[in-house]
Amino acid sequence: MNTHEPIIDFSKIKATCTTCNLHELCLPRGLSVEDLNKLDYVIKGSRPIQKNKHIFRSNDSFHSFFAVRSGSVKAYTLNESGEEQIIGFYFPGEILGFDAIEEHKHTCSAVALETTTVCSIPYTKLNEISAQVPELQDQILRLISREITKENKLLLTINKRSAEERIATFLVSLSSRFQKLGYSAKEFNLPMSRQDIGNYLGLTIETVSRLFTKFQKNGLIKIDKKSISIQDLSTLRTICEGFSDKSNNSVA
Amino acid sequence: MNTHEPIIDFSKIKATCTTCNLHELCLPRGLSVEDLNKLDYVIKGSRPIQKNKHIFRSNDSFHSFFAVRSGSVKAYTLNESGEEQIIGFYFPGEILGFDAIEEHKHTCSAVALETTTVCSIPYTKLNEISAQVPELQDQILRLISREITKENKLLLTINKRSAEERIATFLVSLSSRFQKLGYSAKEFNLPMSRQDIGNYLGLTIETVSRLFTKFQKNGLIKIDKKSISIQDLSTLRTICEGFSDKSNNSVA
DNA sequence: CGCTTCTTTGATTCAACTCAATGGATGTGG
DNA sequence: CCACATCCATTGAGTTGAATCAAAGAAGCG
Repeated sequence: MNTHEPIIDFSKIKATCTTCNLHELCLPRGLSVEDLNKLDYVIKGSRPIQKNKHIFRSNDSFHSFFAVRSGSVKAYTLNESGEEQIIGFYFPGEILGFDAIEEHKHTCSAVALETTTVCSIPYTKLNEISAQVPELQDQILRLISREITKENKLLLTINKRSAEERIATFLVSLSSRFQKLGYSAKEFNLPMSRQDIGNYLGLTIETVSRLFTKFQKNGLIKIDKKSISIQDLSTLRTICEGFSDKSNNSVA
Repeated sequence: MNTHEPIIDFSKIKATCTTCNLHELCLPRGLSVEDLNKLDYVIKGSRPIQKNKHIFRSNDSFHSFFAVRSGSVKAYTLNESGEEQIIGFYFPGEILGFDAIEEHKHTCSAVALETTTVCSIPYTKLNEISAQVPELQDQILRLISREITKENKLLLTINKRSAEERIATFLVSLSSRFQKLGYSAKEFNLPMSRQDIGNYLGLTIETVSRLFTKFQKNGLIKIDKKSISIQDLSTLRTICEGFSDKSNNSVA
C-alpha cells in the first residue's frame, strides 16, 4: 500500500465507521485536524475474506486489531483434546484481537462465517499515535477495557443460567447488536450453525434445536433455517432475567 | 535525595512486590533511575480493611486500581433481582478495578473476606507517568489486558464443565495462585464460604459440599472447615481437563 | 448459653444430556 | 439432471447429574 496516501476517506465510509466500536478513535471528537490526519494513516481496509477462511490463527504473531466491516466472524480456541471452544461471534463494528495484547501473539483463531471484510488497525501505529496524541491514550485504554469486559459479562452470567435463559440471552444480544448496527432488531440471519451456538453457550445441538422449536411454538420467534424473526422481544428479555429462580444467592 | 518522601521503600517491600501482578510497573527492568523515581510516587499503601468491609462499591467513582497486599477480597455485582453474582476472588499480588476503566466508575463491589491490606495505584497518575515514560505504555496495556483476559479464561471454560470439573478447576487455580505467591501449593485456606464458592462456580452449596466430601473420600484432598490440603494435585488436574475418571466412584 | 448462620447428608425431582433415527439441504460426479 | 454422499437440523426415548426439598449437626456470636 502507499503509506502517504490516506487509505480511508471518512466522508465515504462514515456510515460504516460511526457504528464501529472504535469510532471514537477513527472519528474522534475534540481532536485537532492535525491529530486526525495522524490517525488517518493508522487504519487500513482489506480485501474480502471468503467463508471458512481464517483472519488469524492461534499463535500467529500479533500486528493489528481487526474491525469487522461486513459479514461475521467466529473466534475459537482448541482445548487439550483438540475440541473447538467458541469464545465469541463478531459482527460489523466489533473488534477482534484483544486477546493478543499481552503476549503480542494471538491466543485464539478467527474464521469468517460468511464472506467478510475487515479493517486492520496496526497495534504499533496505535501506540505511536497515542504517544503523539495524549488525549487518545485514555480513550484507547477505555475502549480496550470495554471490549474485553463486555465479553466477560455475557460469559459470567451465562454460566449460571438454564438452557432457555442462555438461548434467550443469545438472541437478545444479537438483536441489540444488529439494532446498534442500524439493521433490524427483529429480523436477522444466524450466520453460525446450531452446533456453533451450542458450543458457544455450553449446550448440545439438540437442546438448541429444541428450544428454537419451543420458542417458535410459544410465539416468541419465527425461525426458518438460518433466518430468524423475533416476535416477542419483551418476553424474551423476561426469560433472560431468569423468571425461574433457582439461585443459590442470599447475601444482599 | 528527594524533598518529598517516597511512599514506598522498595528495599522493604520487595518480597511483597515481586509477587505482585503489577511488579513489572513497580519494579520495572530497563528503566532509568529517573523514571523509577517518577513511578515511586504513584503507588500508595493503605490501612487494613476489616472483614466484610468494602474497598469500593458499584457506582463509586474510579480513582485507583487496588493491589491486594495481604488478605483476600471478593468482587460481586447485584443482578436485576438483587442477588449477588460473585465475579472473582483476589489474593495478594492481584489487582482490582479494571472493570472501572471504561466508565471511570466501578461496576462491581469489592469486599474483604478477612482483614486485608491493599495498595492503591491512582489511575490518573499512571496515565501521567506513562505519558512521561513511553516504555510503560505498552507494558500497562499488556498488564491490563492480561488481568482482564485471565478472568475470562476461567469463566469461559467453566461454563461447559461438570460440577466436578468446576470444583477441581477452582482448587487447582487457587493452588497455583498461592504457589506463585510463594505460599504452599498444597495447604491453604479457603477464605470464602461454600455459598460463595457455589455462587462463583454456578453450583449450589450442597453440590459444593458433596464434591468436597467426595474428593476427600477419593484421597484427592483433605478438607476441614476452611483449611484444605491438596493430596493428589495431578489427579485434580486430570479432572480439570475433562478426562474425568469414572472409576473413582468405587474408591472407599 | 441460646440464637443464628453455615455446612453436611439424604431423598426426590427435573432439566439437559446421550443415543438413535429421520428428514432436508448442499454438493459432486456421472 | 439425477443419483448418491455428506452434512446439518429436527424429533423422540431413555438416562443421569445437579437442583430442590428437608433435616440435622457444627460453628460463630452476642
